[in-house]
Amino acid sequence: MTLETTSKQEPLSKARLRIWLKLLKAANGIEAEIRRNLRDQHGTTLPRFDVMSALARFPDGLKMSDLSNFLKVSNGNVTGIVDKLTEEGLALRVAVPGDKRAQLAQLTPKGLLAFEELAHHHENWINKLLDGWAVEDIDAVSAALDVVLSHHSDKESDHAQ
Amino acid sequence: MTLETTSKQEPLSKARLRIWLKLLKAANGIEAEIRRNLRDQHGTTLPRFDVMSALARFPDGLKMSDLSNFLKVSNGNVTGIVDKLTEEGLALRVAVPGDKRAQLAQLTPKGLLAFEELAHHHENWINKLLDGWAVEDIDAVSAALDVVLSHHSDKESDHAQ
DNA sequence: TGAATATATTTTAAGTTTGAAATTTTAGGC
DNA sequence: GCCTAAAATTTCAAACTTAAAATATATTCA
Repeated sequence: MTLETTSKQEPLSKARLRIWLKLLKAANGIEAEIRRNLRDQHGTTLPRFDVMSALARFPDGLKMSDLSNFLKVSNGNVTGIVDKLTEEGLALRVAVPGDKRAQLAQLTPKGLLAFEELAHHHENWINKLLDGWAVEDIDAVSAALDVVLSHHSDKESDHAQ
Repeated sequence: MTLETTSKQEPLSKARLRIWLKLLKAANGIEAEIRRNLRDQHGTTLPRFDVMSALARFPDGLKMSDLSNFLKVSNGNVTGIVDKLTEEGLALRVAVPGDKRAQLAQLTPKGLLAFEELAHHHENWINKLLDGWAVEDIDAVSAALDVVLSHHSDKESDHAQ
């Protein structure tokens, strides 16, 4: 049997509001734990991790604008983060042959190594935080989120910078 | 039948990592839309809305520290937000009889009215964003999130300020 | 060609958020 | 009553984020 937590009298909009607040609470709680772990155990931040993660996914490098688009943050934002990663020898900027305006941001070998170490811990943190979820739970939530995400991606381009 | 999106070979930790990234993407997308709507249609911000929402839920007022605990933001943060709401006549600070250290933050009638207007729109925005979710989806996700949230609330107190 | 427009990025200014220090007040032990 | 510790809040400095302006390069097309 299915446990029905939403009253039949309640308008659907109220149920949707409540599930959104619950979803937000869960996401914020997990994110806060990740930030804490990155700071306390590795002396870094989530924005830095996100940038390194994006660069690791594209070994040939990413243009600064592609990077900010991919991460959905402002252009000026990634400039500062890549600056610092570069200072620390974790990233570098490579000129694009045909275009003097653009630069490709890349991880250095040292940066890639550092990211892989972080990513390994990150996966473990998430694995513990989602301890209670079996494959069935994951599949159910994944299918539900797909509905919301597909619905949402229509409007995506309206708000791109 | 159930559509199984996670491969049987894949370690559970990888599946959990992927569902976390998907969850985060959905939550960030929805939150971005709410921020946009609050800014463009009502000239306000999500932190302000969150503070007003918390104060509306506690008509007798909230101590500043209770407010920051409830919202899981820093102490100094709510000071600034309540300051501005107060300047605009939407909130006020009431002295606590027995304790000269503490103050209760409260919504003014004007503030409550403004919040109820915002809350009405907010519910509609969420209702549209979660358009694809029927009661069954909501119940499934709610049950899954309960597992994660209960697991998580144990550690909550460790990190309270 | 060269003028106008578009693209890629950085710089800048303003606003947020945080954690920690500082301030003020309260409570408890002796 | 006094002294120390705890509690409530604010102030402060640093980091982050954004939107917009500035800079430099590329492309279009008359």
